Amino acid sequence: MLDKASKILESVELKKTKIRVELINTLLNANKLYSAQELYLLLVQSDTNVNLSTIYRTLEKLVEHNVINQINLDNQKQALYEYAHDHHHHFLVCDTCNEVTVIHNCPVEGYGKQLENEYGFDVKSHKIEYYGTCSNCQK
Amino acid sequence: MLDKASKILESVELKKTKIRVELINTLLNANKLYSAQELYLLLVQSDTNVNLSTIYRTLEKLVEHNVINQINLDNQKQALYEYAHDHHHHFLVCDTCNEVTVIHNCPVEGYGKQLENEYGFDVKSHKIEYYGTCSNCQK
DNA sequence: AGAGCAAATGCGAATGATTTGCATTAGGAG
DNA sequence: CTCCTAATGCAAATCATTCGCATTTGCTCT
Repeated sequence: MLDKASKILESVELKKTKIRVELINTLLNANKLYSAQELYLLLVQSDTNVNLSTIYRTLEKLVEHNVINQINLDNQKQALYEYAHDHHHHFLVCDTCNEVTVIHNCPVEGYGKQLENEYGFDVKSHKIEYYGTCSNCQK
Repeated sequence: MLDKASKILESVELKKTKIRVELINTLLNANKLYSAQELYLLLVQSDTNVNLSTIYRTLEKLVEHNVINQINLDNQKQALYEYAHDHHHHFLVCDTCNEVTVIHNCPVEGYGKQLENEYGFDVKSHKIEYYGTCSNCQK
């Protein structure tokens, strides 16, 4: 029986390699957003020999196939990645510690339709980031 | 009597220089988001001798003092800048032509309070980006 | 199981955006 | 007008990301 990462790779017709499986598993089980660098270090530390450019190429492919999302926060210049869970969610970004928390409510359900009428803009997705101070940093 | 750019510089205690005035005026009157490169070219074309690194340094200072906002879209890697108008607004980003349209409604007024209660997160600002296809590119 | 081929990877160099160090210049307070 | 500090120019450095090319490895078809 195939594990989830293998199934995902199969479904998007990408070859199953150790690196891809590990990357997907890492993001699948993550509770935070990872940069390419961080993912690189994680794989290296778990004894998966890998090159940074391969990480980038793999992430690119996975984004292309909608397996993962790439996120650019206004805060930092490197891109962050997360598994493209099917539930909709948004982010709380702490200006102090830069930590990103994922929240699972969407306050703008249905608002896309309105934009479509008003601007003729065909909304495919949206992203909300709340900036401020997380509970830890308020102390 | 001082023009608006001069007043702004005065209020944030930055010296008034030709470059800063021009940058602020450009962003004040803009109806789009500009990258540092674009701003550089605009200034050079209007006969203001300036260096790219000065543009970056100036933008950084202005962001710091909340005169302008820096925006990173998931689409492109260079940062974009806009004047920090006091009215709240959000973006429609076209996946095809990359054009960014500013919209002036906010569908999540008051939602910050809810996040504060739920997550103890002190929301200072938020940003919404709608990604999709603009009316032009749908043709 | 083995051969063949395209896709995936490693490595190093290139690119593009942004930052920094340092010498020079120029606002603006007194 | 002088002086001091902040602002600027210039070149080099840095950081994230991409690319070219040679090598390796999945996977499909015997």
